[in-house]
Amino acid sequence: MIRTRGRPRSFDRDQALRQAMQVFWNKGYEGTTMADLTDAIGVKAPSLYAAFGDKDALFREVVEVYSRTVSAEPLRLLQAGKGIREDLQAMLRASVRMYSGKSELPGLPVGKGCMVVISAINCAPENSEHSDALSQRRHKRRNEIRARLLQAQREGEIRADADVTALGDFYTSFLNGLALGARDGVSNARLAATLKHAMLPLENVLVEVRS
Amino acid sequence: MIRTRGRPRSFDRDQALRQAMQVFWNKGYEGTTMADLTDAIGVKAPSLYAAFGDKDALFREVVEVYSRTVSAEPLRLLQAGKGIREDLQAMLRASVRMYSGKSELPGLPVGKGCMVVISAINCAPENSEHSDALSQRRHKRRNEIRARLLQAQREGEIRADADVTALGDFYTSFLNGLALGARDGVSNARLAATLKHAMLPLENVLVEVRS
DNA sequence: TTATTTATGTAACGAGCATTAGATAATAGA
DNA sequence: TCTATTATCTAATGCTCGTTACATAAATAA
Repeated sequence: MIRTRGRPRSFDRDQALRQAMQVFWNKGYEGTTMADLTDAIGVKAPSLYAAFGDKDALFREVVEVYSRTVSAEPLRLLQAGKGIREDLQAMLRASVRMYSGKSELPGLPVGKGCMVVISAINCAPENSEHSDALSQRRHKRRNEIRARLLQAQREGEIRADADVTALGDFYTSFLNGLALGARDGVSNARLAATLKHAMLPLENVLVEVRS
Repeated sequence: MIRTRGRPRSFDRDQALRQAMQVFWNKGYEGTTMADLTDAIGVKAPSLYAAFGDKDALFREVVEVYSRTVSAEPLRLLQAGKGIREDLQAMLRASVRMYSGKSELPGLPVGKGCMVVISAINCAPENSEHSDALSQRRHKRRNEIRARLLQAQREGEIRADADVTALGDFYTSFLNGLALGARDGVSNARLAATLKHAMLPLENVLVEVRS
């Protein structure tokens, strides 16, 4: 590490990002005040402004970290290549655990539900940048799920006549609903119990299961 | 109508409620300003305060109207008594139409998604009253779905060994996810196409379908 | 008409918010 | 030590928002 000139920063920037993630995750973008952030991080506002820009830029950076860490794990499992049934089930299980606040990645903060789903659903017009950005991330995840199902269809795991777009939309909706349920306080056990039902639509279009 | 003393109100109170519903539905509780409401309704703030109390009381009343009208229609279909398969499918179809902004009830306002799902997910602490109230309404709907499935089980439509609580949680999650998808701009057609997959978990526990 | 009552609009108030001057402190280089 | 540079804190600034005093308008009752 090459030391830079001037007074050194009194806090760890990455840790501050994680603490900010914790706050945004629980209170949402507009529900979070700069005072909440300074309290959580332990420095005064000018230090945050010097390190991150403004509240908008900090949130953008937090969402980026969230996507690369917390949210990437379920996607990784979906694309593990153990077959569509195993992969999808693993992704769903990991999502439920994550939504219920059981951290998969030590050191990262934890919240109820999915930050992309709940932290900026409807914003005032001046903050629509963030609700739009999260909506786009949800679309991205929708497409990733669809792409994985299409791959399975190409590889012959899913019947050729199956409507995989609809199947992907089905799982996307279900997942987002799980995130909201976790936020509403439905227990990990109850959410996990839904998965045995949720797997049926996939199993119904698998080639070998066709009775 | 017995005319009351004093200057008569210059606007229709019920219509103002519906216009307020439109605004809250689209912008959320915190995203809506009193200026938004006065613009939409066409009267100045003091008139709204005289008629409804404050912003909190107006929102509470709007949510009450929403529940009794817009949100009651899918529930009515679920409890129509044409058999669990027909009833559930009708409820899901009506929900998709409603979430996509196709009004079932003429004269009522329309928004994307479900107002109970999206208008107050995460609020600042001083407004947690509303996010809590909507969370409770979601729990109520969760219980209504579960109760309908339990009834079908008692009546012999659903196998006795089926986990209807998990099945109810499954449909609740799926429905809430549909509402979010509609909010994200997924088309009515795409959302409707998911229903053929979503019906499978129920069909799997119906007594006569057991292969 | 006159008095009483209720509604309305203008214009302000006060609180909370994100943001930032300006002074001070802590480091590296000379 | 002295200078340049960067970080930090205090204290303010400007803005938006929900809410309300106050004067005025429009109705009924006498």
